[in-house]
Amino acid sequence: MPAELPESYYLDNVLILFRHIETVYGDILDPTQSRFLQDFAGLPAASQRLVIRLLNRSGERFRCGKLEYPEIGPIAAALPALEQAGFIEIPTRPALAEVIPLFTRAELLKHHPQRKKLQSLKRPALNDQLIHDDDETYVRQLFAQEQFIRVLQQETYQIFQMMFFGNRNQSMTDFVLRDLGLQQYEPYCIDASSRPYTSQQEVQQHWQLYQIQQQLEHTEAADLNGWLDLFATIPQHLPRHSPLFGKSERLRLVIARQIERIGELDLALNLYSQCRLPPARERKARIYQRQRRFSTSLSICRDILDQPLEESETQFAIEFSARLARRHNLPPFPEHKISPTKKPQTIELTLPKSDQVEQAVVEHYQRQPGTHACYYLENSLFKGMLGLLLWDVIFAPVPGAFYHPFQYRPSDFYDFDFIAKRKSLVDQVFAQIHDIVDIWQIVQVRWQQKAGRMNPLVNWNALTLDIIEQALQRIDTAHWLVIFQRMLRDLRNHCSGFPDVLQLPAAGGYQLLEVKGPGDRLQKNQQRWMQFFAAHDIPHGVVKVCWQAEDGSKT
DNA sequence: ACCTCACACGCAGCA
DNA sequence: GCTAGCTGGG
DNA sequence: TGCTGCGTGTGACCCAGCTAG
Ligand SMILES: [Mn+2]
Ligand SMILES: [Mn+2]
Repeated sequence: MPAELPESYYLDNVLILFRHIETVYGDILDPTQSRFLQDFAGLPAASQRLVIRLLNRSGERFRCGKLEYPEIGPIAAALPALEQAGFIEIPTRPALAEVIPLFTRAELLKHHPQRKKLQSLKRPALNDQLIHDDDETYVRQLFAQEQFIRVLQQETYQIFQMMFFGNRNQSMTDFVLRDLGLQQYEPYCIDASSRPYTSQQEVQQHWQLYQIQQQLEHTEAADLNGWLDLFATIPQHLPRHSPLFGKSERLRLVIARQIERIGELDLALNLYSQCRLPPARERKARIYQRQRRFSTSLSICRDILDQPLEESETQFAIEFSARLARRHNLPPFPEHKISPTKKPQTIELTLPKSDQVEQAVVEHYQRQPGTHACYYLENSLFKGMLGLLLWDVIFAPVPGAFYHPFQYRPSDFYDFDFIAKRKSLVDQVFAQIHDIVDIWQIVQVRWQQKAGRMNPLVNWNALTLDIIEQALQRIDTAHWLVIFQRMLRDLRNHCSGFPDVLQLPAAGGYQLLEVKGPGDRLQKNQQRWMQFFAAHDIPHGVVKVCWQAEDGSKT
């Protein structure tokens, strides 16, 4: 039941955002930014509204006659102040290429002398043709009665939003979604002094990283120099644990990977050496193998095993080095002579074809008299339970964690030291938990208090209190706790890969089952959970599904 | 939804 | 006329 | 042949209206 918004909603929101920028960033605004805010404040209301309407849209050029906003009234009256203050430009004769796309096909063809001939062209070709022709009398006729405007300051407006949100993925829409009640945020405390950027340089660097990210998408796969040029523009020497560093590393890895695909292996090795984060070392080991430099490849694996950054790195180094040694008759690492990967127990089911293989398996078990209940939960169960238990830890007012009201998680949630920073709070929660009833007490209350509010671990649509209650009745306290501990060791990498299905046999107990359709296999993170379950006597297995042959036809 | 990210699927390359 | 895809809007 | 890696597709608020084809 969405709430109604006041007519002035978009201006209200922008004023909140601008005010926030002024208070939080007063010391680091550049002249363009300061002037924007100052000039905007001096505009009449209708002009403020219009320019925000325009800035919130995607293009920069508009036909005035096509603009209609009842809350603004006559557009023409709002324009002079905007032109005066440098928020719009009113070109006397706009470039054809810029404005032809603003017309519909019908409008373009209506008065064209050769409309019959142009009729067959597709829209992009029609644009090109008309721009190329640049027919004086046609254009004059087309532009008669038309006034064009170009909105300026788009970039500054976008930068303000980035400065407010700390990213470019959120926007003014987030205000609306919240106010409509479509998104509920936890009302955490925002430390008045905390902000995502501490200098104009950081702002510019983050902006630049987004620009590079965009350019990556427009770079031809085989354009070696294009990729290398972009790599060279990525800011270096960013602080090791800043968000900007992470983004810069990801861009470097993407480019290095592309160079690898192109086949410039030595170049790729060089680029990977400039990356600190996984999977840089894994990629290097693979490249050395391709180059048949087996001992170098093995020594990279050695490095990884000595100082792994993630469990996935360790898993890679163990399996890859063992394979390499076996295939090429080299001495394996002594500590990994015996392959530690035990395969989980697998059962096969032949089921009638359905859309979703997981759903088919759930329905199969639900039909079995030996099954009490069966749910397709994947990551939602354990993530959700942990998120509910640690609610107050996640939203604790740690300095710098929250800087605007639209965060569904603290800014440092995936940092390696997230838990360490909140250790005493985490310990307090787990100190209260001795058995299932303790978990139920906390979770059940939390569910009532917080239902629907966003939390990085809780997917409200996938769970019900009833499912949670049943899961708690079946899964041992020790199992819950040991799974939570593993998740907390690495929130980024250990909160996925859970088995698809929770099956509750009528006889008691439970099973975590990963469903595999034909041609699907356990992923790496799923394997790691299975190994972990085996080590901790947590009942688990794989269900391999074959589709039943359809009656009559089909293979 | 912040640093998109889960997951399944299907093809190709390799001992 | 119909519809898929996009944009704008709350 | 079986194993493995790699690349890709598909979700992500929801609706109305316009446009191209
Ligand atoms: Mn799954
Ligand atoms: Mn599965």
